[in-house]
Amino acid sequence: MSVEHSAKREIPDATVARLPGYLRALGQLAAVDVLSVSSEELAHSAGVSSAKLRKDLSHLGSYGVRGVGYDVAHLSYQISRALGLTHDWPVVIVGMGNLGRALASYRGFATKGFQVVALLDRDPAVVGHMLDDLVIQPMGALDVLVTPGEACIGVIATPAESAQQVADLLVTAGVSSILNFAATAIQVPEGVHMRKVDLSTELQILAFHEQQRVGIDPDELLEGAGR
Amino acid sequence: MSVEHSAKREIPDATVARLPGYLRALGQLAAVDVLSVSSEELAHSAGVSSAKLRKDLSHLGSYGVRGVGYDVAHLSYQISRALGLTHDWPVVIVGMGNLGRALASYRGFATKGFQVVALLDRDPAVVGHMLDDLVIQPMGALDVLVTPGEACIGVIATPAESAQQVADLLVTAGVSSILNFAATAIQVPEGVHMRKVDLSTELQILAFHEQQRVGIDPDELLEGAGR
DNA sequence: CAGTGTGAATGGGTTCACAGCA
DNA sequence: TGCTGTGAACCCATTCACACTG
Repeated sequence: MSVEHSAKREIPDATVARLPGYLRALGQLAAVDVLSVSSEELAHSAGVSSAKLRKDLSHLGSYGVRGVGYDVAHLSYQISRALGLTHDWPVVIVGMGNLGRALASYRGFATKGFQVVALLDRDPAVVGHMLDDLVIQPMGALDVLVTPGEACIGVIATPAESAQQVADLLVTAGVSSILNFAATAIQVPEGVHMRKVDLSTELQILAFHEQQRVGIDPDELLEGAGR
Repeated sequence: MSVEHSAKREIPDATVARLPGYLRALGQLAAVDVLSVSSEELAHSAGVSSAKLRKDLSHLGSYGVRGVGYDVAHLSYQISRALGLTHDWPVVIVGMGNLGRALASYRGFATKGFQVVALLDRDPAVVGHMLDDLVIQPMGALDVLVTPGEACIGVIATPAESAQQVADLLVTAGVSSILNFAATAIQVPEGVHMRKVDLSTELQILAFHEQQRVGIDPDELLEGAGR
């Protein structure tokens, strides 16, 4: 078998995290009928340096042409394949509050390799309602929806208080990848992959840099003296 | 002035990105009346290793007590101060689609050092409507809302197509920190701080790891042979 | 003596600069 | 000639292990 010589294994995490950005930039180029692109141009569209882009792509294989650049369609395909987007992934969203409903109606799931297969909520008052041609189901439906062997991505969009409990339910049902939008850290067992997206965290990081910008702000001097 | 001996300057980016998580964990401890906490316990709550936590905190100063741990209230305050959360930051949200409305109604802004001061949309059909006791304003209102000297955080929740244009308007008005929820990379001038949050990207990263888990999936063998 | 704070060691990621190829 | 692919150098972050201290 000649599979092992492929550069497919061992793609660094930092590279994986940037591949979606490259894929999107390529899609935008394809939409305006660009057929070929240089590392310089693509890097600019994706907001990274060209050296970084080339190093990243080198982890997937040699898909460029020296002196020319990359074929947009071919590179798109290779990145999709590396990310595992050649087939769709089922997604279940838990928590039908403001955020959960916004995520459920989000266009761009289907186009990008994901399909929302179920919406769940523990509140009996919203269970049974329709949202974008899906019926909101009770938490108990999880065991029917998820088959332990098959891959499935769970999205947590509940308040912080119930996030851990929901995560436990997802894991028990057999979900092995979780995207957590709740404003709290959750613990998952070894082997379950978890990522976190949080508005407050992002704002706080921006606040830090904004504060650095101003140099020393007024109320800091008081504290400095008190120490 | 005795300010310069403080370890306040030069906090590594990776540390800054974790401070909000520590702050939140401390808040949860305080809520159940815990007064003191060890690095081991706090690290567990925040989902990191204790060595990492201690190293991170050491960049802020020496706020622990050897043989005991950290005072929950005091450490919370010190982290808040390091992040610049001792006063509120104004936030303007642009784009009142599903996501924009969800963000606007998000509880937890005020509690965390941020206050939504304006909601904007370019669609005349929604301008003038109320959302959570704020009137949706047209894009032109930006210049009145933002004062170039004063710090302000802009949140972009528009479709990808208008994201760059909105970013340009924000920058022109004087916003120097931007949080981009739109599904595209945007270019901002040197000196403007930009962060990006994207659902598709996160799902694609999860898909990659999910795919790795399965070992070799069926349709990959076809490609492997063709190469 | 329990648990913090930190030098030292290790590992990953980024940048540089250029060899190699269409 | 122009641009990719990549070794080498550099830089930042994490981990380790223990000196230090309340």
